[in-house]
Amino acid sequence: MDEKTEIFVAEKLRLMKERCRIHKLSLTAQRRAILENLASRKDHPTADQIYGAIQGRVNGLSRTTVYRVLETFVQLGLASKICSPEAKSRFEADTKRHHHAVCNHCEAVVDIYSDSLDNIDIPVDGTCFDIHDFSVSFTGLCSNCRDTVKRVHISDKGEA
Amino acid sequence: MDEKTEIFVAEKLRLMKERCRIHKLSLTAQRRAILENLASRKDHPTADQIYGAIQGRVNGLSRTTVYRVLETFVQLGLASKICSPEAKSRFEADTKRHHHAVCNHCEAVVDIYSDSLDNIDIPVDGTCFDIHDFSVSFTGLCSNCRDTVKRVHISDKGEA
DNA sequence: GTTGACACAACAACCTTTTTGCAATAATTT
DNA sequence: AAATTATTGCAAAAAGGTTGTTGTGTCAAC
Repeated sequence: MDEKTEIFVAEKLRLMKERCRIHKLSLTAQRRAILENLASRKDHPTADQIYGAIQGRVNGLSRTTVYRVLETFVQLGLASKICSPEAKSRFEADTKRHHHAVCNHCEAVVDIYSDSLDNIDIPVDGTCFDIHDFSVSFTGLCSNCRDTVKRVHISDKGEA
Repeated sequence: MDEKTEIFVAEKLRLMKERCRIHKLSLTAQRRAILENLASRKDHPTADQIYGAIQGRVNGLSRTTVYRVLETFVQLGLASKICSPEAKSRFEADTKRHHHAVCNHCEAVVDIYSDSLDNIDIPVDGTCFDIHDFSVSFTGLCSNCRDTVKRVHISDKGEA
């Protein structure tokens, strides 16, 4: 783990303690371990992946707890669920506005940071949505898959 | 069903026949029924919701078939899976570029059409992604939920 | 039309992901 | 340190999605 990540994790843990105090939530070893794991990785893990990574290290940690704690973190604003077309939830500790590229073939997710994307115009149309945030999802092929995969169909953008 | 929708469904069916012919796929009653249902609704249904809607009308239609046919439609460019933070796949028949607003509370999804969003700058950064398409996901509260739900946390954008 | 090759759907069974109720346990408050 | 309260772990099951086999439907050549 590089220094930058260590600082990020430490700051996250500090924030967690603060949020837990405010909301009268206990500071448990499980919450600490789950947040620490999520914050220190650069991928966008599912609940199960986090469970797999730390189940040995925390005394008898259960899958149920991981699911529950991650949901709590999202409520507390300590983590986000990312938008993807997959049939499972992926999480990340970076709650600052940013964007993603998702590989259509291997489902890899890469973070994209861009000032111009952060400042797109939020439409004020007739949907009456109270918009809190947004994120741009790019889809395509990652560098690993782009060469090996032959595209199945030609893009239809512009048609009916 | 209004006239606009009827035209859209008819055009989709025509396109399906064309694509099926090209790819040597059979024109089955099930595929027709599933496409017809998907194209005629304005929500963003899951495979199970489509199954529930048409299982009585098509002779002994199975859930499995709905899952498989929807996947085929995505391959053929006749439908899209939408990006959402939910742990299930949602589909839509509109494959033209557009965007979505997702309610954090009830998970409702609303389409957003906007020229300026369609033409944002695609970042050409170091991720080496071969980008095919993109979509902006707005998150917040829909008009139904905005009044009834008290927000649990204050947005953290701009913090660590 | 009939026929035949091939693709497709139904069914059941199974896997994966996520949720729930409840007793036991750990964290905070006093 | 005891009381109070929140939280976890376990088992069970609900959602959501996938796979193999066998019989049926589709489509194109005659």
